[in-house]
Amino acid sequence: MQAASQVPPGPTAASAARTISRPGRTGPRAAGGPRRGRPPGTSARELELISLRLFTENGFEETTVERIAAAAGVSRRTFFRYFDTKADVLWQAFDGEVQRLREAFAAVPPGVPLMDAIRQVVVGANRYRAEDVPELRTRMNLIGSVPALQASAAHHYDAWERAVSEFAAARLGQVADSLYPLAIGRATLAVCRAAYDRWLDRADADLTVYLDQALRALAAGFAGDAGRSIPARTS
Amino acid sequence: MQAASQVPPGPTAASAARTISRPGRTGPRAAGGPRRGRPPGTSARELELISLRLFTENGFEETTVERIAAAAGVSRRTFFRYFDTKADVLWQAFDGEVQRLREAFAAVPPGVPLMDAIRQVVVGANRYRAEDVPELRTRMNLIGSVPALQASAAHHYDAWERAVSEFAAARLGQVADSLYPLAIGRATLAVCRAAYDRWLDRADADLTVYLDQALRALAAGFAGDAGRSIPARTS
DNA sequence: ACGTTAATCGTCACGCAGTGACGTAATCAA
DNA sequence: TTGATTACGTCACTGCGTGACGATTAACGT
Repeated sequence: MQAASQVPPGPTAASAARTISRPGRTGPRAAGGPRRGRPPGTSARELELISLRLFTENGFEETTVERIAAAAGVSRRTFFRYFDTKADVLWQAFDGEVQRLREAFAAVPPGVPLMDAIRQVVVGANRYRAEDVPELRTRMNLIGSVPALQASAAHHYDAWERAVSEFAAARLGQVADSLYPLAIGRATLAVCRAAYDRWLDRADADLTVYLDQALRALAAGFAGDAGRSIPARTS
Repeated sequence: MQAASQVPPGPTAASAARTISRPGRTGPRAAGGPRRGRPPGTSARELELISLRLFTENGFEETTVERIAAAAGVSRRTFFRYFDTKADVLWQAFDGEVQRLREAFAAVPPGVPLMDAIRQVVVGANRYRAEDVPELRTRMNLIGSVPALQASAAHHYDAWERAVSEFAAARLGQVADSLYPLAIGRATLAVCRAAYDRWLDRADADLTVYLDQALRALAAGFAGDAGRSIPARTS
C-alpha cells in the first residue's frame, strides 16, 4: 500500500522515484529554453505570493479561488492550471525541498552511519537565508493552523518520506517499502514536524537546532536525558 | 501550534484532554437512557457498513453521499448530521481506539520504562478478534489507497498522537507540546502506520507482530540488526 | 385527554471547489 | 502568410458541505 498502489505496472520499487520525477508540475511552462506559443500571463510564484497575502489577511477558507485569480489578473480556471487544488499553492517550496533532499542523500559518503547521514542531510536542507525566514514562518503557520491545509499535507509528505525511505533502504539492502525503511522515513518526518511546531512557537529560534535535537533523540530511541542538553551546534 | 490553537483560553495543556472528550459526536444520540423526541431512523454503524460496501464495490470518489443516504433510507442531509464529511464515516473505529489508548496508558504501572510502556499499550490496543479482521483490512485498504481518505487522516491522527504525547509528557515531567513528547507521539504513530502498511500487503500476517517489531526498532533508534530477528512474541 | 418540550428528519436553497469541452489570443517556425 | 504550439477565458456541470425552516415522532407534565 502507498507506494505499491501508485506504481501500477512498475517492475519493483525502484521505479517509484520516477513517479516523483514530475518536479515542475507547477502549471504552464515552469521555465526552459526558447518558448513557443503564447507567453504565460502569470507565474506559480506570483500566485503563491498573492495567495499567501490573502490567506493571512482574510483566512484560508474565507479566500475564494475567484478572489485570488482576480488579484492576479487571471481567470479562476487558470489558477487550476497552475495548481491542482487551492491548498497546493502553499506547498511549492516543500515539494522543491524533496529534490534537494534526494541530491543531498546521493552525495553522502558511504562511511557515515545511517541515522547520522539522515540527520545531517535533513538539517542541511533546512538552512534558510535570513530573508527567506519570514515567508517560511507565514506559510508554516498557515499549514499548522488551518485544518484544510493539514489535510492536504499527507500527499506532499509522501514524497519527502519516500526520499528518506529509499536512502535507508539502499543502506539496509532492502526495498523501500520494507518495514524498516518505511518506518525510518515516516518517523524522520514525524520528529521534524515536531521540531517545526516548536520553532513556530518561539519567535527567535533557530530551526536547525530543533531539527538536530529531534533527530538525535530519534536516533537515540528517545532514551537520552529527555533533551535539554544540546551542545550549541553539532551537525 | 496544533494543541495551542485548538485550546483557545485553556489554562494549560491538561485541558486538551477535555477537548477530546467529545467521543460520540457520531450523530444524533449515540446511546443513553430513555430518549425524548423522535427516535433515529438509522445509526452511524449502519451508515458505516453501507458506505464500506459501496466504497469497495464502486470506489470512494464514484460513490456519492446521495447514494449512501438512499441505500440507508435517509436523506443526504441526514448523512451529514451523523458525519461531518464523507470521509469521516470510515474513521469511527479509529476514533474509538483513542479512548481505549488513553485508558490503557492510565493503567500502566509507574515502573515500566517509557518506550516499553508505549509499545505494550499500542500493541495491546491493536489485538482484534479474528472475526473483526476482515472489516479492518477492508477499511485500512481504502484509507491507504484513496487520496481523499489519506487527506482526512491528519485530523484523526491528531488525537491519537496527542494521547501518546500526553503520556510521554507526564513521564518526562514536561507539557505535551514540548519537543520530546510531541516527537515521541508522532514518531510512534509513524512507525505504526508503517507496520499497518506491511500488514496489509501480507494476507496472512499478524498485525501485532509488525507493530511490536516497528516499535522496538523505534525504541532502539533503528540501530538494531535491521530487523529480521523477532523472537516469536514478547509483549 | 391535551398541550408542551425535545429530538430527529426532509426539503429547499446556496456557496464554492474542481473538471471537461470548446473557442480564442499570442508567439514561433517555415 | 500559413501552420503549429502554448496559454488563456468562458461556459456548463457535478458534488460536497451548510444554513434555515417546517414537519414528524415520542416522552413528559398537568
